[in-house]
Amino acid sequence: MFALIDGNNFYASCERIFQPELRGRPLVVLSNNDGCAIARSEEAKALGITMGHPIHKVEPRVRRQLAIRSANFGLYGDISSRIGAILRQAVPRVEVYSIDESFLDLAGIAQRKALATELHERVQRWTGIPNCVGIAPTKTLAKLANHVAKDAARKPGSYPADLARVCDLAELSPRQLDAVLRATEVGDVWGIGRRWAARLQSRGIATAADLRDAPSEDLLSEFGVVMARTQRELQGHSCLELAEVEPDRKQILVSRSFGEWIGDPQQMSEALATFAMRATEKLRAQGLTAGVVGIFAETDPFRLGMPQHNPSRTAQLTSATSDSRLVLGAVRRLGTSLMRAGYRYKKAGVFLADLARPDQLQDDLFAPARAGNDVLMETLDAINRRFGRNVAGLGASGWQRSACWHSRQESLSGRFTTRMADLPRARC
DNA sequence: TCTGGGGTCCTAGGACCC
DNA sequence: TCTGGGGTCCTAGGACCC
Repeated sequence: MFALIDGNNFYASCERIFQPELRGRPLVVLSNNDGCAIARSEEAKALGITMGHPIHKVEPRVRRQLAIRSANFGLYGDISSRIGAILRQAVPRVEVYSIDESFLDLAGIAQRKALATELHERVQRWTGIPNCVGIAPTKTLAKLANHVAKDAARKPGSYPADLARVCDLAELSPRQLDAVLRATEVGDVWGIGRRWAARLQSRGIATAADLRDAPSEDLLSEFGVVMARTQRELQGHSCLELAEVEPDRKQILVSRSFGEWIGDPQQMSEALATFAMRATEKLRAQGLTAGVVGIFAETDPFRLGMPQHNPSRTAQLTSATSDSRLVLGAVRRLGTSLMRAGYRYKKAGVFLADLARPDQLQDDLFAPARAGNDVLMETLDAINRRFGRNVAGLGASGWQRSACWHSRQESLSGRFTTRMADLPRARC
């Protein structure tokens, strides 16, 4: 038996913890570079702000009513880890699935609804994050149950009241479960995206119940094993296990849109160097090495009148490494002649691939399996952990705060829980 | 003026191996 | 006249997730 606990409007709710003036107001959190809405409070949803909506396309009349914040992932990540700690304290097996969702294994727990209700309240009380819990025999159904719990809480009357906030599908009679699945659009099922939803609908499969009851062989042959598995999960046969241990990353990507277009190779070089530094930091935090380094740049796809150019370069390293200096060297070599004269670029990124644990690397006849200075890198990371990110870096990277290619973040809130200077003050 | 930033898995087809 | 059967690896593209 699985439970899925999920923070409501997570980023918006995080912003409200330490900024009570945002409570009850239509609030929107923007993506990096202050581009699109990536979280909305209920009040903002009611104003018609949709997920991913470019904020500059919102009517000025509506926009004036909105409270806006730039994404503050440091804050959200910290709140998320606190919720993870609360959950792990209460149940033995937890899978942190994303920044705002965790699956719990409730197998063998007798009073599971009571436990789920207690956790629901505890997370709200201890972190300030409103949340919902869905319980069911499979992960896909637990996701669906979570959806029901949210809808039932948001629109009283749409579902029986005892499904609001904490919804246990396993408690329902077959007829009640059927009614829930018939009320769920097929596109709202976990694993069914926009494309598949359209293709399913054109075959007359419009609801979760339709998908559950569709002929399995047809689904398998027309959509493949992923769809077949989703159907099995809807039927109550668990195919997806709890993944307590996070598998190693296969790729690490650091990319950003720039606040301004960049035409100057020097600035591009600084931006790429900064992304390379961040990527190798992530690499070391995971305890991995990289065998392949890549870079890319993109012009502004929304400026159709401007000449477009989306170059990319990849290099295989002779020895795998997690040393920022070696990765940076590769990025600099790749970066020369990346840009075309006269073009202006809006976005760039660095990626690392062929990731491996150092002890899994194989020596090559002509080169050591691994290169770099671990002690130096550990020292660098330790300094930055202690004194703040980018306190120490390599001279070649443009890690100064003022660089013109930085993302726009005009409405950034404080790092209330991760930075001493930003600690909220209580007055009496 | 302004349009995010990460990831994963599956499949089909081609090249190649014995 | 006749032309196997079984694999692996890689890549590109398409789908999905938050």
